[in-house]
This record gives sequence, C-alpha cells and structure tokens, in this order.
Amino acid sequence: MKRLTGRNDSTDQAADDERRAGARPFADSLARLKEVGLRPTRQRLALAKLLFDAGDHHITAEQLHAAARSAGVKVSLATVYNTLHQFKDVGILREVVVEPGRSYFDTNVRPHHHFFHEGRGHLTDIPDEAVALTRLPDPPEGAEISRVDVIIRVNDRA
Amino acid sequence: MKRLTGRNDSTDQAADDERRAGARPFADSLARLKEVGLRPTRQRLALAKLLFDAGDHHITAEQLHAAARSAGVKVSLATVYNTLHQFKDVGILREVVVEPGRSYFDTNVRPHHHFFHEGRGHLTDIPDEAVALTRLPDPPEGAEISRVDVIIRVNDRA
DNA sequence: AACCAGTTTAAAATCTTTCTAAACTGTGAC
DNA sequence: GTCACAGTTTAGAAAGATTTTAAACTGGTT
Repeated sequence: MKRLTGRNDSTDQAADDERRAGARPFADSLARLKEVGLRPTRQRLALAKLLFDAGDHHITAEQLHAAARSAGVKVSLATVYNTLHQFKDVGILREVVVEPGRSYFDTNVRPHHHFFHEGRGHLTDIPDEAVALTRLPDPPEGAEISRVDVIIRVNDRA
Repeated sequence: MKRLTGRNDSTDQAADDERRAGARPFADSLARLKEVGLRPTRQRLALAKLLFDAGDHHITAEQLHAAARSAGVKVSLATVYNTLHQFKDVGILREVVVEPGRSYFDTNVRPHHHFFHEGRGHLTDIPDEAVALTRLPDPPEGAEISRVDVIIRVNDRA
C-alpha cells in the first residue's frame, strides 16, 4: 500500500482532486501544463481537468469556480481568474466576449465561430466550415489581423 | 427680443446646450426623438446632438458623459446610461461588445462590421460590402438569426 | 533540509453598470 | 397661464465581475 504518514499531503490531495474531477489519466493534464510552461500545481491540475476532460464547452469564471467547489476541489475565485487568463495566454483556452459584463472561456481553440442565444445567454460552437468568409477588408495601415470572429446572434422564433 | 424673465429656464438651457454641443438645426434631434416616442428632454436632446451630429462613431457611456460635461451639458452618468439604452432599444443606436467589462455604442445602425484594435482598444467600421459571408449555418432548432457580427481583431504589426 | 521563485489566497479595491427613492419637468387639460 | 401627472433625472447606494494586494504556501532544486 501507499504511504501511511500524515493524510492530506499535497500529493494525496492532488490525486483526490483528480478523482473528484471525474478524471482521465493523470498524465494528460500534467503533460499539458508542463508543455506550456506552467507549474503543475494542485489547483491548476484540477482546473485543467474540469476544463479539458469534459469536451468542448464554454464557461465563465464563476461557473468554473462553482464546478470546482462542487467537485470538492478547494480553490479560490482569484485563482480561477488567474488560471483562466494564464491558460488563455498560453493558448490552450480562448476568451469569448459576447455579453457586456461577463467573459466566457472556450475550451475549443481550433478555428470556429459561435451562435449566441441572446435570450438564454448561451454560446454554441459553429464549425469553421459552416461559415464561408469569401471577402475580407485589408487591415488598417500598420496592423495585422489576429483573429476573425463571426458571432451569429439568435433568439427564439416569434 | 426674447423674454427678459428669469434666466436659465429650461428652454434657454436647452438652447445653451445646443450651442455648446456644437449643433446643427435644433429640429433634427428634436424630430428624431419625437419619431421614436421619447420625450425630448434637455438631457436627451443634448446627448442626441453629441451622438448624432458628429458622424458615425463608437463611444462608451463614460466617454459620452465626459463629452457632455466638457461641452458644458449637465447630465448625470445614470442618465447617460439610461439614454444610451433607450436609444438602443428604439434602434437609433447599436451596442457593440468586444472587450470584457465595457460596452461601446455605435451611432451607425446600418449593416456593417468592425475592426477591433486589441492593443489600442479601438473600434473601426467595416462597410457591409467589404465582407462577403457566402455560407452560414442554419440557426438552432426553434431559433432565428437576429444579427451576424463579424469582428476582425487586429494588432500592430510585429 | 533549506531555499526561493512561482503560486495561492482572503480581503480589499476597482470598474462598469444598475437600482432606488426622491425631486423635477414636459405635456395636455382647463 | 396654471394644474396635475406620467415620464425623467439624479445622487448615492448597490450590485456584479474582475483585479490587486500583501502575506502565507509550495513545487522543484540545491
């Protein structure tokens, strides 16, 4: 059996978090964090699992914080914000802004677009191929295009 | 000559505001407000002038409030917010959300798209014809498209 | 085992936006 | 003109999301 020393040391805690987050092989998130040069802390590992082991989805900081909490992961809201921004900065997460006063984070960083249901306040992915942008303007002098977002706003049919 | 009674009654004040806002014929904004069924108050007239007599532009609530102030128009920030939303609701203004935590209001309500300079935090219009969207997905079951936004994010060239 | 740069955290602070309740003002009736 | 009242405005409080701060903690090394 494993160690019998004091319970709840950081390694055990990480393993617990993993189980709680409904995880896949430990190595995935760990490797992912190492790849992007972020120290694989207990909190980052747990958040990475919640984010990347559940398929493509869109989530706010508050929602992720709540998800972590209810998965039994102890992490502060500030850390959730820090982590989301770090993940975005290293390119494993994408920020989507469609509503005033709230940011969504998208675990799908492949090229694609979005439906935004204004009534429900809810995002859905649109595969890149479903949209054809056959003409685009030249960027302003001295600037270059970093991304083209197509947001299709929808509402319930009258 | 005009009245010699107490200075600064509401009519005189409105005329002052108009002059201060660098205005065109009084009738324009007045007619516009009547058309959309908003009572033409001193504050709404002044804000309408600042918004619509300066050509197409993008402005935040804070910026409009500052502009009003420095034009000598006395108006509270709450009224600026109220007015922007009322103007949006009646369709003479459009809200553009591209940055977390801040809304821009666009005086151009004709179909068009936007460049957003991420470094400078600055919006520019793209004429509708400069973008060709030749394929779009069907909206989700039961929903209908209300608008398609194309946002081209740019940055200074490396 | 000690060290330290990187992390996490609770709490405070910030920023934008909305709400509240009271005072004010267009507008139509008389 | 003057009244009355619904619609407006306002200062200040409140809310909501996000960021900052300063101190405690921890992963990775030596």
